[in-house]
Amino acid sequence: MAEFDANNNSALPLPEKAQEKYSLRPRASLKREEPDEDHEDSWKPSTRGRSTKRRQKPKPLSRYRRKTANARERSRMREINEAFEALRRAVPHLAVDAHNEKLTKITTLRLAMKYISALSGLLTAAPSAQSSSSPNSAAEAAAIVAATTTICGGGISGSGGLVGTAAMSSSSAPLLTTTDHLAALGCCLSPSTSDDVDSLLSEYASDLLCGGGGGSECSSAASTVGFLTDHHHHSAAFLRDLPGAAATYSLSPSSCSTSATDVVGFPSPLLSADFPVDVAAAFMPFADHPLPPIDFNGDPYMFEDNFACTEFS
DNA sequence: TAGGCCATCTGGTCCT
DNA sequence: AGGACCAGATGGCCTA
Repeated sequence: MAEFDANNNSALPLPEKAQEKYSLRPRASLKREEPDEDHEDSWKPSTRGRSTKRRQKPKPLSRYRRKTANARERSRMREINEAFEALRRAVPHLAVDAHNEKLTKITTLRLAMKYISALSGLLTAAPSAQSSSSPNSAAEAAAIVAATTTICGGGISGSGGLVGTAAMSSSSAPLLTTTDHLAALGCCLSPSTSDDVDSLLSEYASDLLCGGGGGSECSSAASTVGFLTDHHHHSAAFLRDLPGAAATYSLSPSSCSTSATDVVGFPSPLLSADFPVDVAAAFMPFADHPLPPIDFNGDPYMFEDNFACTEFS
């Protein structure tokens, strides 16, 4: 079994020829050199592909064709990167975290997988619950996407960021449980929670939403709570007041407006403070499962409540 | 300084 | 023949 280093390259000592071939060299020398005898000898058919029999060595590309091939490759990679950029925007996430980093490609792909998985899970779990209240799966999925997008900041750009809130405030908006909401939201978060408050909130969410059980939805909810706590101490207030209050006080869609930053506590510029969100409308679909009040025995995080919408209290 | 991430160059293979 | 796709190699940049 061959050994590989961190870059997935063979860690075994290279034969003399290979060392010559793979030795470090300045980028400038990467330009095509005239074929020589060594190159001729070292050429072997690739193991990739179907044919294993020896083929004739392909003729090296001319300088012109090499240049055009490189240009095409750059263009191809640019398209791929644009697609990644689109995917970053499509997948709800904290676009700007504490370190001002953007999602890496691999992180983007993983988040997309989680997000799709969470939404698929909701769609497969939802039919029985929604059969009486009529909304279809697509509407529900759209509402989840919209809510998550709104909350997480995806799709917000300048003046046109109110993705989905209009749909959710309509009378036909599907009802989603708080668990649904948190599960969908949690899929876009990547918590690195380790402190006591995070653990506490995660456990709380797990117990509260899932009765202490396991499951991906449960962990997503716990992740959400943990992440929110990790990044903003208003999260406890958010958890306590928003979904619960929406149910308890039967808010009308137009009863409260504030900035998303005030509500969820996500740091600017993730959600612009100038970006208006109809809070009640956004959370009306999640109002059917009220959360009980949270008691953290005086935990200071719990009561740092700058929640701006007084109609809730 | 090591390791992660990325862009770019390059050659091999497949397809039209 | 030429383009698309792919993977290996390499070096630059950045962060822990």
